[in-house]
Amino acid sequence: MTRKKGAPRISSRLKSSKAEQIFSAAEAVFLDVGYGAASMESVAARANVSKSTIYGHFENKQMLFDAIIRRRAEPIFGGQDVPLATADIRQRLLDLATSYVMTMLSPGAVSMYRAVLAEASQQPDIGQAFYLAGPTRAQRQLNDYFGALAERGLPKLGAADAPLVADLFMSMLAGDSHVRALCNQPPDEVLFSKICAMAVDLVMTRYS
Amino acid sequence: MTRKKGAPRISSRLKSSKAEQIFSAAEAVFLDVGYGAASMESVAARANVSKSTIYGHFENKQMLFDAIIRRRAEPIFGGQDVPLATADIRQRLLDLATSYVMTMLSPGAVSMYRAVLAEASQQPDIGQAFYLAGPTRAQRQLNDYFGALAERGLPKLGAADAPLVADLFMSMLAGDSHVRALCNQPPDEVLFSKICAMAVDLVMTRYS
DNA sequence: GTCTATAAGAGGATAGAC
DNA sequence: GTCTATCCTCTTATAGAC
Repeated sequence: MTRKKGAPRISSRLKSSKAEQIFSAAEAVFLDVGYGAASMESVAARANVSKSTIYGHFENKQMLFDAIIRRRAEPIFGGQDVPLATADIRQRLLDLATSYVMTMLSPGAVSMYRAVLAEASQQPDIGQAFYLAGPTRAQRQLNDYFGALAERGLPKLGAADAPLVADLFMSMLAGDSHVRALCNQPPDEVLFSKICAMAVDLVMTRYS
Repeated sequence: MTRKKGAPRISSRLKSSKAEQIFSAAEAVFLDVGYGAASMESVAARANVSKSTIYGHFENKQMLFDAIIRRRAEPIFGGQDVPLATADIRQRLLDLATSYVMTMLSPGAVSMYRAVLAEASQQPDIGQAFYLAGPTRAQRQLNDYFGALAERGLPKLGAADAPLVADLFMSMLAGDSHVRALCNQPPDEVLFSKICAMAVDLVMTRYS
């Protein structure tokens, strides 16, 4: 990918310190108050930098937001380090489920959802970039696993149905809890484990 | 509830025509571009009214947004007129599922989700008001039905589990399709019916 | 109640010195 | 590359006439 005019000008040897300051400051501000309410002034203040320094690194406000989303979506949604040790399908699914729920309800993920969805109708690209870098990342992981289970592990699960089952499984986990979090409603920690257990139970009962 | 200063001054006999114009204009603007990008100027222009007229009816921009969300959430999410004729549980669940999916993915619902979630961290009240008037409305309906099924219809479904199953059932239906819609990704109409069918199948297999 | 006109200020973006 | 100072537009909100 060639470097476009206005893209971050980062030294090839070491990321500029200022650029790093701007990145993390903008990240905090945008994810905290959202794109609209965030001002370049407040980003500059938080980064201990002048506004024109920001414009030296990023073409404009939209490009800055875009860069932040693309940079942060992957680490937030890709950090699913689930122990693969166990061969017990039920336990494995439960581990995956718990990890996924924790990821989706983490403050960082919730803030990013809010910020991106708000801008999705104005900047169509940002919606797609986020969806591909974020939610689909976890989906692919689970798709692969259910695909494997279709061949060996869950006898009643046809290979053709595997992706759909993976989709429904994940949807059960986030679902209402996710909407509640996005709406700023208090979480119900006890409920999470019940949901995970029941989602696993539904799938296991149907396909094993 | 007593009328607070700045609240809409609506004649007790008939809603003022101007107030109605402002309401529907603001609704269109806010849901189209979101709270931040919407200006009182554009609302006034769309309503064929001056800005000061708006401020005569609503205290400020936030209160106007608040009034619109509360007024619109109910009709958008409460319009679940599902035919109750059939006694066939499977068919009944499929009808409920289809109706729910169509509601959640309708342009009005998607726009409202976007607008509200964007403001949820700034105006905590709006998140709660929306959640109670919108999503929970459909939930209660389904909760009641699953409660009834627990007593008669689905022998393996305990009354204590009914609300949780209702929750998971709905989560499966909206789930990823909803997130995709919010991210402005194109919908997959064929997928919807598959999802509904499989969600019903999962529940029926486990509890009947 | 409604309008025109305007105050008051914030925000994005840039010019020019260093 | 970075800063200070500034431009200009847009926005919320109000004052005062009718």
